[in-house]
Parts: sequence; C-alpha cells; structure tokens
Amino acid sequence: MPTDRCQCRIVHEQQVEKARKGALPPSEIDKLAQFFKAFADPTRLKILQALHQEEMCVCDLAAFLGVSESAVSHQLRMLRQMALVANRREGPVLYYRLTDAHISQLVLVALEHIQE
Amino acid sequence: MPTDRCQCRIVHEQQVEKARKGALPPSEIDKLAQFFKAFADPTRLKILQALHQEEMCVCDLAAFLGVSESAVSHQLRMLRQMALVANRREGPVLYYRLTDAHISQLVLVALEHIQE
DNA sequence: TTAATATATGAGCAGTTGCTCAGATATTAG
DNA sequence: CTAATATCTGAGCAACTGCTCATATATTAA
Repeated sequence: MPTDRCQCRIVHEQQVEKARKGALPPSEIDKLAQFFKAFADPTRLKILQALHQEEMCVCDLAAFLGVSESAVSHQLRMLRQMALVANRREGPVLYYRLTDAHISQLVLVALEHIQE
Repeated sequence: MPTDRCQCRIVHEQQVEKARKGALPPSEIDKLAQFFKAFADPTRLKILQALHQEEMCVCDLAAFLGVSESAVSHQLRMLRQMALVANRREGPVLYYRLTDAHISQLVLVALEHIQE
C-alpha cells in the first residue's frame, strides 16, 4: 500500500459519488485524451492550422514547417490514423486536407481562452 | 543536409506562402499546444471533468480517480501553473475548482467531434 | 527495363511525461 | 511544544514521443 494513499476518514462520499455519476465512461475519456493529443504538439498544430486554409502536399508542408519530410510524414500518419486528415493522390504527389472543417473550431475556442 | 529533405523543384510557392501568411505566431502556437496538453491525458481530463461539476479536495479526487494523492497533487500543480484550476483553503484541506467554467466547453466540442 | 521523384516506414535515440517513493510543509488538536 | 492530518515536492524510473537516418514503396518518365 502506497505511503501517500489517502487516510482521511472523511472522504466526502457525496462529492465522490457525484463525480462518479457525472463521469464519462473510461473509453470515452481515453478517446478524448487521444484526440486532444493531436493538438498538443506544435508541429501537428501548425499542420492542422495550415490545412484548414488549403490542402497541401507533404513537400510543401515540410517547407512551410522547416522540418524534414520524414518528420511531416510521421505526423501525418498519426493524424491519418486519428482520421483528422485525409489525402488525395495526384500522380506521385499526395495532397492532404482536414477531414472535418470544424476541427479548426476547436482551435478557435482554445485560442479565445488563452487570449483572455 | 538531411537525406530526406525535399528536393522537388516545384515547392508550390503560392501555397507555402499562403500558409505562412495565415499562420499563427510561434509563441501562440506553443501556448496553444501547451494548453491542449492539459487535456491530452486521461487523468487530467477526468480531474477537469469532475471539477466542472463541483469543487473537490485532493483526497476526494484521489479516491474518485483511484490513484495516489501524490499523483493527483502533481497533476493539480500542472493545472494550477496553467491557470486552469485554483484552490481555496479550508483548514488543512484544499478545495480545487476550475478557474473558468467555459473550459469544459472545449471538452464538449471535442466530445461532439469524436461521437460523429 | 532503369532512373528519378514523392512519400512512407522501421529502428534507434534523446527528451519528455506520469507515476511512485520518501520526505517536506502547513494546519489543527491536544 | 508534539502528534496527526492534508497536501506538496524533488528524485528517480519506466513508458512514451518526436525526431533523424536509412531504406522501402509508389508513380512517372525515358
């Protein structure tokens, strides 16, 4: 048993119970955390913000971000797996876009918050 | 020079330029990423969601989450530093609350998204 | 077919993160 | 004062992350 585990006799049961009742199911929490993780990195955030304006190829994104194409590609894979971006092939070039325009709504809400 | 750096001659200058113009300043991007990071962990997400309903002490949060008080305290420190939560002392007990009720708006927007 | 381009991918590594443990601090009771 | 409770904090560690490098795949041109 951990030494720092709560030993108070009054663990306000009502409040804990209320929190339990209002809690989201664990699977939803994990999905949400995963979702937010996509926005929790400067590189990915820049990618998402750039794609909000216009579709771009890997090459252009790399130039825009000033990082290697490999790095961009790895991040795009993650964003693809989370279904936040999709691509379209034109010859050898893959153009990426946001799958959902209202993804950027989230960025806007957050932006409002930090600018207060 | 990295071996995987873009060697295409046509780095669509217009699109890159457009992305550059529309980009948020780096400091804003970093702040945003930092902000999203607070939501990108299941434990913190549960804390934020619980506090949205009602203020709680560290002890109760630990009981609710099923983790050590130390772990909760560490996370609360981070959330405090990001000004997402604040506390109120009542004797030896610290009650934590969200600093801004519309923090949970962000969670709701995200929730809508993942449930589509 | 071969060569060139554009992108993807796996391994590996340094930096970060979220926890535990041990101990420190703050408040209250006696 | 001492003891007990509630919380905080630093160190350390395993797991995770975001990158680089080397290589693989896909498409097109010759």
